[in-house]
Amino acid sequence: MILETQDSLSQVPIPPSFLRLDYTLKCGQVFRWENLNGGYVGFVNFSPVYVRQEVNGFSLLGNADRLSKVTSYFRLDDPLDDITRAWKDDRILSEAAKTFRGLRLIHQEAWSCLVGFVLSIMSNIPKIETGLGKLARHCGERVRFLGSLFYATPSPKALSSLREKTLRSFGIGFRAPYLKECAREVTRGFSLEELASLPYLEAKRALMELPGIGEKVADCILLHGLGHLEAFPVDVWMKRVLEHYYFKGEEKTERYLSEWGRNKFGPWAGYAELYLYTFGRWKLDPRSPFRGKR
DNA sequence: CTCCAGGAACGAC
DNA sequence: GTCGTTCCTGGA
Repeated sequence: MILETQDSLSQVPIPPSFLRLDYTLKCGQVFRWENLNGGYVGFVNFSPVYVRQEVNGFSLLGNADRLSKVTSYFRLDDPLDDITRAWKDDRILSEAAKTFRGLRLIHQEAWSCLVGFVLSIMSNIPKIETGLGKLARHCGERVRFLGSLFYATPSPKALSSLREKTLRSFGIGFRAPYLKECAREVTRGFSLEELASLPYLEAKRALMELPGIGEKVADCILLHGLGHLEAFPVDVWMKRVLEHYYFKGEEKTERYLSEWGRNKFGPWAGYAELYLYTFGRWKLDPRSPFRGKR
């Protein structure tokens, strides 16, 4: 295995609790990292990268300029300690921060993020991963890395030129026309990247013009793909978690809870959402990705 | 076999 | 604005 030739395997010395790859890559914010040789292979800004947790940090293998891009991808410059320390008076968030120490928000590239979350509509992580994998193998850019072939997320142009019938053959069902139309809009000049510099609400309104993108999916793209860290996505599980821990089981609408989260947790609300979602599901949902793994 | 999931769109009120 | 329905598919 190429990994045994350690010559290009960078060691990134960071505190053990600074970044936990398993929590970060498997909690449902990204869907395309594959397990390999004790680590994970995925794409960071269109380049294949291998990362592996080590006792003191993580090791890294990939193209030139990889460290700065990986640092940005895992948001290692965000003051996670300060962010979690601000939750000290919140019993639930304090426990969440302690339980999942090292969990971080990821800053994906916007288009891949959109594709993933459009496919997430009324779906689940394994199914999203399967659909994305089939899609990528069919029309994503093929890259040889570590002696194997890997496929990037298909470009907007590649997706927009597929027939709906072909798209549906990847098992994505009613999401196929959504994806195709989003791809077409982007190839026609709809700029996702420009939304990063707009105010949160304006960027959200613009995203929701696209077919298949409602409030929840928009918030996910804003948070995970466009750097709007005040976004507070509320899906069915987040709704259950918040109602259970903060509202004595009383029913609230998704819109109410999303705004409640933004107001309560401020500019870093997205981190609060990430921790509450991951921790709350681990507590309440038998199908949490981390059931039995802690 | 039946049932239901990590939503959005659309029409009816 | 809010409610009820429908939408593919895979796994329980």
